[in-house]
Amino acid sequence: MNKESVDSTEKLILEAAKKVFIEKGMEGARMHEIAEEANINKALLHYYYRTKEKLFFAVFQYAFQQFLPNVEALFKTGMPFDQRIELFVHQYMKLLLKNPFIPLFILHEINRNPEMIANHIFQSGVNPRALEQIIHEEIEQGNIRPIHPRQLILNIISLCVFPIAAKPLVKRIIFNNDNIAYEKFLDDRETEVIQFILNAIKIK
Amino acid sequence: MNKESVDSTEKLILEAAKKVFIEKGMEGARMHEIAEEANINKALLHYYYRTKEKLFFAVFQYAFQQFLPNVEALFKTGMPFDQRIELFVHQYMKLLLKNPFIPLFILHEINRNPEMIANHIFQSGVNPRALEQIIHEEIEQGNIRPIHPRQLILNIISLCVFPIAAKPLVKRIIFNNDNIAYEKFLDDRETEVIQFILNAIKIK
DNA sequence: GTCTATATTGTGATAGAC
DNA sequence: GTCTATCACAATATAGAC
Repeated sequence: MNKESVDSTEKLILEAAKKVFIEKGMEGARMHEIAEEANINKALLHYYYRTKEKLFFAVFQYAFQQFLPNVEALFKTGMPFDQRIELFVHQYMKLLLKNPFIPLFILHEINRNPEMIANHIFQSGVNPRALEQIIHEEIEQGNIRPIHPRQLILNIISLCVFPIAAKPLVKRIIFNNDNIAYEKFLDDRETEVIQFILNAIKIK
Repeated sequence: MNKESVDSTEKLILEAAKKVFIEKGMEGARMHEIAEEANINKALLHYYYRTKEKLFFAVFQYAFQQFLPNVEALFKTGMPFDQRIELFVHQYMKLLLKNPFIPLFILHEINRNPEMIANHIFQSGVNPRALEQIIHEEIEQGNIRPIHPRQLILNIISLCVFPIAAKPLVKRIIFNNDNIAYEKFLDDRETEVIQFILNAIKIK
């Protein structure tokens, strides 16, 4: 009863398209490369998806969901704020590390085609307003230092996303392409980021 | 004696190429668009730069210098560590705000062509090792909390660069495309980022 | 140095046999 | 549904007149 009709040609194409588009972007990707990746004929791409644009859109839809943080952790009531932050950073960094090309892909395409965002945001379930409210309340109750909620949200996202998006640059400049040191760095980073954020907002 | 031969065709082409390449990337840019932007003929692009690749490389060289933070301020001795951080964030965010497309441009191209980095790093004057040493000493002297220097460096860069790179996304998701609120946010951000970092590393 | 015209190649897309 | 062959056009690049 596995719902994912694993070997269907359509699925095969989508998987190949994900790989190529996410790595090279809309303009950088070639239809023939996607066909090769899927081990099928070029014409089949058009049979199933008609145009490059439509195939790209299917990939974008998938990638965007992967990129948007799952904020569920932040709404778990009965949990201290510290732990909610911790859980969020943990979950989001795990997700990003599994899909390291996605952040850059999303940022690049959104820059190219800003209208594409709006269509996706609304169904995404992300609700910045509710998040801001939670942070606002924590400040009111004197649990954390005063900070503009939007700034805090963006700080957290920045600390999680940027190092992944800039991976090759960071690896080269800071680690001189030393893979072992770099992997160790990423392993440590989750804990370090959590500590950094908590230190920044904690009273006392 | 203005050294920049302001109206020379070569310079004109380079300026137009900067604008188009930095906004659209190597694959997204079109030679005819650059020619149009410079108000000259397409053939002239090749006369001066032979290939698209070579013209692109000239632009990349320029952009990379803009993207690399000027760390000079951090080495100004006799200044407390706090103020050095403050000065750096101030200078870097001002630079980024003046060139908002550059971060994404660099990240995208580096991902596409990692070898390009090495050629530029060495002449860039950036010296992560020296930076790490400074941070290490501050920790030794008990001036700031213990943190791995590389993590701190990347945290600072992340907080400065990511919001610029993700501008359209941030503006849409967090600010619902409210331009006034977004501009206000960016104005405030420099101070907020400095406070956030200092709170995170300060003892007590 | 600058232009027009053209060559050349790459790429998305379609026609039509099986 | 899948393939081969081919079209149509866009984009880089060059030739050659002025």
